[in-house]
Amino acid sequence: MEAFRDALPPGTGDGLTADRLCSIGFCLHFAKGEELAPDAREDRLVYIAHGSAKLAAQPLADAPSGQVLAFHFTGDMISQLRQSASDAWGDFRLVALSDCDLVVFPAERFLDIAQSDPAVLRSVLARSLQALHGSRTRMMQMGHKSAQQRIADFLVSMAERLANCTSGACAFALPMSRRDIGDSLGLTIETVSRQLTELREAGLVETEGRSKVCLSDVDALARLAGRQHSQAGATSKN
Amino acid sequence: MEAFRDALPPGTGDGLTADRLCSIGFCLHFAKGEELAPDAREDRLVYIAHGSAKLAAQPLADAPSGQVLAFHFTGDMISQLRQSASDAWGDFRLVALSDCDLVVFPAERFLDIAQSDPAVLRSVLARSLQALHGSRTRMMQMGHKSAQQRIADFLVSMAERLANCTSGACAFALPMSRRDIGDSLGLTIETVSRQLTELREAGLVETEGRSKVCLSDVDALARLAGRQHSQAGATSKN
DNA sequence: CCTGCTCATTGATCGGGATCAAAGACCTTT
DNA sequence: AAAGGTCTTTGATCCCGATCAATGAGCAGG
Repeated sequence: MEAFRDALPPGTGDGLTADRLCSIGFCLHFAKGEELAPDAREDRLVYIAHGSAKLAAQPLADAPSGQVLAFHFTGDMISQLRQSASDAWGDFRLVALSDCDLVVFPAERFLDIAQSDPAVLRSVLARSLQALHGSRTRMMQMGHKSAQQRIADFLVSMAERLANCTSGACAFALPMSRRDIGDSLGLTIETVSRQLTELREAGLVETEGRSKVCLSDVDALARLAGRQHSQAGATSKN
Repeated sequence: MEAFRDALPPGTGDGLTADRLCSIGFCLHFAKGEELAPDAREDRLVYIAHGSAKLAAQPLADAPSGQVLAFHFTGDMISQLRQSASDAWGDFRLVALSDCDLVVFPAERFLDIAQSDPAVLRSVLARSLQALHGSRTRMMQMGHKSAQQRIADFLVSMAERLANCTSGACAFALPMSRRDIGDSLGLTIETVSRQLTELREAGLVETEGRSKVCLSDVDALARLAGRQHSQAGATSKN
């Protein structure tokens, strides 16, 4: 909960708004594998205080595995819309990939309170616009990228989010299974495995055990992924 | 501009907020093919008062055609983020598919004003969350759907947006080219054409000229697309 | 430590969609 | 109305990734 407080935009009132928001959020601990199904009646906002989770569609009868929409990590704020009867795809569950500490807010009440503090509301809006932009970007990429490009992109993205690394070399552990990776990229586990092998043979990736990976050259992977690096060192701003 | 006013949530203040918003928006008319590039410094909100447009990525040197992220029609509100130097994919241009009347707002000032009227801000937020949800849903579908399923889904979606038709039969004109359709679905124009031919042979689609289509059974197409219709007539609510 | 199980890797084959190539349909210009 | 060009359709072939099948590696419990 304290972690959530810290995530709010600096200078949020005198902390009063933060207090009120905290009062309607409830903390939950999820063990690996446990999941948070959407509420039937109300949208939710979920803050990940600690841990990693996947946002996945309900595995359906005809689908061998539930599609994974996105991975989320410590510090992320996720909006989970209530399930709509008219939209069978709407049942997006949040599944813990590792032990998780979550703060769950009813969206309506959260926004009611946030309205009194425009900075918070704008912050939420900015996050969602950013998420939309990111989602569209990913969609576009998914549209016409090869399996290898997708895997490379995935690794670069994970390096950035899990190891805060956007260049050079880095090592980290992937909290998700090969199946999850495949489901998020529209690939089979066999293809994921094969592409990782190819990248290993190309000297770009080392693997150890099931989850640990070591990227020797993030920039090369980014190039491979088709992320055209117009300029390095463009952490400039925003 | 009047059209934009009507799109605001009912009971927006006494119209004062609407007046202020209108005062910072400027109306533009775009002829077919003309495009609105993102501003370098500021995010924009664009309202389509009339016409149809595509949101597309800048065609790059190595890409034969610019990927299409989404189509937008009369009444849609689009957020166009400023181009970020660190994100080469950020250059999303809004291209008119037919003659368009647009209302363009600088996002910052729009939100400054909207802050004074929480209902407007929440309306914008709700729109963007909905768009995010939709984008994610589409991404998931793109992940593992066949060419035929994508085309069927596209047609159903267009029937809903262009002809306001979610069931039964309907006819309308597609404002975009085969190339645009392919680019938005991650398919080539040849595949788009072939799948349309197959649907025609299956008796689900009639075509006339380059743009007119006639869907004889939207429900059948929706089923084909893999949109599992748990129940018909679920326009229920929300 | 060994057993049992799940998850990951590797191999062989098949098929859907991309690509290359050409002909035909539609709209614009003269 | 004819000409020209673009957009679309159709055809033939190839290749990437899915699928089917089996082996091998990591982790929990005895």
